[in-house]
Amino acid sequence: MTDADLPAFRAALLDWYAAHGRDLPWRRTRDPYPIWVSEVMLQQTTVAAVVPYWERFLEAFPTVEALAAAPESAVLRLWEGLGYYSRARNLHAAAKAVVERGEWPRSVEGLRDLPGVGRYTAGAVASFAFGLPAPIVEANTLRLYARLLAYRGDPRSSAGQAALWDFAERILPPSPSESGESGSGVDPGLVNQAVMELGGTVCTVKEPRCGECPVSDWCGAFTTGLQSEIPLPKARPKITEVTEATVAVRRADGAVLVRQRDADERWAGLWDFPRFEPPSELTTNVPTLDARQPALPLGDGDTPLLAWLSTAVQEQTGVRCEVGAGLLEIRHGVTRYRIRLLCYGGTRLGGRLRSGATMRWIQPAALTDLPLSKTGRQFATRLADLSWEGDSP
DNA sequence: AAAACGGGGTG
DNA sequence: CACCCAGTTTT
Repeated sequence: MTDADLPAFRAALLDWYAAHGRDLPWRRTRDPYPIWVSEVMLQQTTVAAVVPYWERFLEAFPTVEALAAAPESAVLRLWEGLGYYSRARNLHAAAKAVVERGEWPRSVEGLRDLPGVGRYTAGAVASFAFGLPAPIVEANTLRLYARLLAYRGDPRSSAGQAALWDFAERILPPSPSESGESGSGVDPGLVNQAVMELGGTVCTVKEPRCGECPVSDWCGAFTTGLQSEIPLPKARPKITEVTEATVAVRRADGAVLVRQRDADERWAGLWDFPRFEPPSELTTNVPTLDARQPALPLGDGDTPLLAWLSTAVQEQTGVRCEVGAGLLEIRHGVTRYRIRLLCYGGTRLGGRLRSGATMRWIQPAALTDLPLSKTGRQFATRLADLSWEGDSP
């Protein structure tokens, strides 16, 4: 596509978008705050998954000031289930930075200085909220641009990224300041929304609907019949299998022991039951723990693991306990992991909570208010229905 | 350049 | 189950 083609290309794109663009909630505003929240939530996350989270989040934190003033734990609780939790921590930190600063950065460079805002998100907020001619490349546009350019190399490589970002910049309408005159009158944010929408709904990964594409005339892949060869697929990571064990240690009053994950751990800031990855020789012979009531009577397969867990709980928390009931087994596939999580019940024997770590005894019903991981939430939810040896009446 | 990120939707 | 998702940060 030559520069001479660009006005017609943009016109066809925008006509199509006006007729076929989805009415997504964050497209109804030019306020940087809700737009920024949506962009961070949408990082590596589908639109369908984000919509309900975005609605709840904006209701709880209607302004950047409200978000900045919130406890991190409340932010994480609203993020629970969305994954990639560093996004929530960065969002919270960035909100504080914006409030401290007194105003939003109004440039790509300024936006990129915010934690969790990279090249794409900065361009998105700059163009959608501020109407700046900032290019964007993300999953949808990577695919669209690679096909338009008939880019045969790896679009995720340095060279590929350079080519795509260059193209992303080239298709934007000239701004008034750049052209020195009145400008094109076309909103760069609208062009960016349109290319993403086209990539997301027409220029799809499998079986792109080129017959419905408003810009197929300018598409190198379509012209040469290479739609299914371009772009090259992303390398698939190898799946890692892991078996872990977690313990709900219960006190006489029914409260269970939880700890907040440290800043340098996975799930930083989230809460969790004491959780471990025991040596594999201790878990390979553990029979399946279906959720059952009463708790599974434990056999030879579990015994060495139970002793190990008892020691591990004491080392991690300071609490002495007897681990004595197989309660539940959770199988969970996430990103590149396939996890078998063995859930046990334990009874407190004595000991004090170690100082220096954030830990609490909490009634199972109150776990609703704490941010937990997916599997932590599953265990917590089932806990109300489970009872085991050592129960107080 | 590669790995981590521990979640969900879709066919 | 395989593959992908409006990426960013750390190693």
